[in-house]
Amino acid sequence: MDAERRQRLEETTRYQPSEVEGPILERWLGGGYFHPPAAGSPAENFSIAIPPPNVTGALHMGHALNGAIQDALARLNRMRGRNTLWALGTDHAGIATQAVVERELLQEGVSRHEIGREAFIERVWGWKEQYGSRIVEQYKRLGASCDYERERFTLDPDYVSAVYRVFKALYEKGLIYRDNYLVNWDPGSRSAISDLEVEDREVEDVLYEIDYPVEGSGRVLTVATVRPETMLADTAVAVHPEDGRYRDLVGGHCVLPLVGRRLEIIADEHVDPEFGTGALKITPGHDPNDFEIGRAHGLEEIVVIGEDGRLTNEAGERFAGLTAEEARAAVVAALSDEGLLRAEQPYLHSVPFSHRSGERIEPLISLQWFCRMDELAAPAIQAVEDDQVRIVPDTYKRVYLEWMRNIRPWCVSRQLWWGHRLPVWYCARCEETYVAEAAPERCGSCDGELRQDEDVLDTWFSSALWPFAVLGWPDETPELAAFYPTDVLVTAREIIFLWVARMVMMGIEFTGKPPFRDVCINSVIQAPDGRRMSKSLGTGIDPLDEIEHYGADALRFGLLAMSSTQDVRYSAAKVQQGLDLANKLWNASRLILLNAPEVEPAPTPIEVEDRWILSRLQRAIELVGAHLEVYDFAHAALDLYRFFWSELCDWYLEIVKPRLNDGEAEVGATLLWILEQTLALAHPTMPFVTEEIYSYLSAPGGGRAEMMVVHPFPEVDRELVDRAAEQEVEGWIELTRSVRRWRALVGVPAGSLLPAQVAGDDAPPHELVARLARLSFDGAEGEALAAFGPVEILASGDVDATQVRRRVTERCETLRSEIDRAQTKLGNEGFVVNAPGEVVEAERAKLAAYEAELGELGC
RNA sequence: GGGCGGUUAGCUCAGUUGGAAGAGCGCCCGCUUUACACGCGGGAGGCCGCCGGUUCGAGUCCGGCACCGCCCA
Repeated sequence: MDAERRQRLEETTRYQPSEVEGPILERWLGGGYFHPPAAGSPAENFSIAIPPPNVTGALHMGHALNGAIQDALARLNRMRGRNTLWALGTDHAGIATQAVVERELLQEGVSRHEIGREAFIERVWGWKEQYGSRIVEQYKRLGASCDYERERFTLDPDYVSAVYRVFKALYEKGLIYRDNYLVNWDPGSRSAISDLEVEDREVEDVLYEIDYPVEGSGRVLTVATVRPETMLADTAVAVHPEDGRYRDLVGGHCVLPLVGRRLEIIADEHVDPEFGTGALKITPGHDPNDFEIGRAHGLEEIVVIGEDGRLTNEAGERFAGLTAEEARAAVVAALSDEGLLRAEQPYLHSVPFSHRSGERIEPLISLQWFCRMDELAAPAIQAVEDDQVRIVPDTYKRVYLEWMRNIRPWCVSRQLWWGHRLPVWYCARCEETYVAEAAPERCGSCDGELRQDEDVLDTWFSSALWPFAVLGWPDETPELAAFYPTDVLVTAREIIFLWVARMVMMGIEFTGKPPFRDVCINSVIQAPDGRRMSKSLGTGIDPLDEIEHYGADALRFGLLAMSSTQDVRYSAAKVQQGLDLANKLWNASRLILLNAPEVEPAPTPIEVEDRWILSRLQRAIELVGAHLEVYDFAHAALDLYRFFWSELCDWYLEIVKPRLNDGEAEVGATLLWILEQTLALAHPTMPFVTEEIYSYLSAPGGGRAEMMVVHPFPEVDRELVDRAAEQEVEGWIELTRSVRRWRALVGVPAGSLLPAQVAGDDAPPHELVARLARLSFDGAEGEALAAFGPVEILASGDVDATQVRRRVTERCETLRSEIDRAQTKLGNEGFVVNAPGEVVEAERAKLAAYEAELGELGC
């Protein structure tokens, strides 16, 4: 270490993350450590494909935890010598990105339709070039060791060809088809959306009862509905087949009020006789359940609400052009005039809303492209059932399987401009449809002009290809050969269906292999008060603010420490704990680096305390490694914290300070080695501070890793495990703590040196105990005030005899109650007979110890 | 309506196969003990949601109930 750096180390008594993190990041990036060669096999390499963040997005706490986890895994495996790729990229996020740019245009007073598709797309690309790298830069701030040189975007030309290849293949297999179908129409984004993008909300509506006159009789059928305006598209009335009230009417007809259409009265088991009047108006064109019933009975599908949310000409002159809401009022008024409105009452029910635009979904029939999923799902179900793909925690395995077994066709077309435009061309002259990876010139049948479908694919369609398309598929790239399938996918549970399931299906379909071995579902981080963290609620906490405040390591440590198999509330205290830990690492390192002689780090035990700490380190290495391997990050973080803070700092460093100050070479070598091992152990969770400290660990000999990022991760050395040393030193610690506790209880100043003696012929305690417990064995003799094993404390000016007596009395009471408890337990024949021998033995040992102590105290 | 998860110290959470209740923060007492006050030493604080069952023994297993949250329909 040169003089300048030594001085910096001496002067910096507080670790300053903000000064350290930037330069270290530069060194990592400059060294190319995150950019592995595309060599080796997937079995020996390690790879993760990042859940691609939305290109319009900004880093939020979910990303931060998700990133901290993936980075811990990537760094762990990189340090274990595996060729490691953490593949990075962003998602074009159709609706979100288009919305951002449309908002910009709106401020300029133009609409996308005014500037046209081509100009609009150009505009979005311009936006992407300018702002699209924001979130990637934010991942860097977190210390994420992604391969930034292989960054991908889901609209890169290569990626687009992968998407087209898949679309065409599925089309040719008959899995992708075009159909008129009832879809979730989102009036906000003016597009169909998939079932998964819909959320149900409770809404207070009005339930209307309407009389439908039955043809050829004086009777009426009263139906109940919350959407009277859709009656204009009714094509039947349904009752339950078992419903005695209506059995005679089934097969007959009623007359649709206001319209005059004849409606067949049908019987269907889906009708709930308990609901309303037991008669249900059937509107296949505008209700999902009615649509199903309509298809089952071959009913006509009439559409009266258009894509603009207004009533169409089909609704009749009176209503055409009205919004659905206006039409409702008009229909209700008209029915009322005709005396057909039987009743209206408030009604609370759940209604679908668009997850994207927040607007109420308008179910309507339209011509869309669909992907049939059942065939693709079968092997994906198998893969998870057989644990070829393991989902952690495994409670989500059932969730995945349940959904997959009931999978429905997926509406993949979206009425947007930004995205993968469907590789579908229609002939303007004949009926021919072409699906191709590249635009065909003219119609092959009639030589007519071709026109490409206007729609784009659901963003999740391209995301489903991510783990292999990110590596260059369908080309047989070296990356694909080296890193596919990936090892683990880390993500949030909310996209198990939207994304994970579809990746498994597509991965198996197109590469023959599931795209990852493990799926690790990470916690959802909630606001501290338990609400959802969201910008609109004002409950969001910006991870970048936290990084400014506490440092990236602290945030990472805190997030990992709070993570769990369930949702957790964000705890700034845990992040502070991370900063405290970073600072403690820094200061312990200062102690060691500034005081140890310049020696080669190596475990060089000469005293029992050396063997103790080396043994404890092995235990920590074992625990941290094992917990990381099973994705238990909270315990891995705590294992490290405990070893470093509660054992290394609290005891070992205090114990060896005199030896360190004496310049002992052996303890210096041991300390330097333990420091290096500890830094390596902490590196996957706290990369910056460990890298910074490592830069001060200058080596006289060569052969050391140039940076911590590629330092070997510690492995357990069985030779260094020493149970006997552990027991001995833990005995000292126990004794020391007893004396300290006693001092505090009887009011003896912590710093005062107390005269003590050893009882009878017992061996004196280790000299270290005297120092740690501040006892003086200088030969004085006298009456013992208290005894801890063989150590007796003598009366002195510092000790208040009354306090001691009080303390002794209290202790005796505790002991008697414990003895009582133990005796009762041992007196229970059931316990002695049934409990394992070692448990009974332990109980007897406790009893004996209590009795002995009570005897010594003599009360 | 169906399913899943939760209920443990003031707060946020751990508690492995059933064998004397844990951590961090907060709180209280005492410390400039020259690595660190982002620190050191000590301490208080828990009918482990409620009821019942199995067991020699239940925070842990089984049944029921209450409340909270999430997913699916």
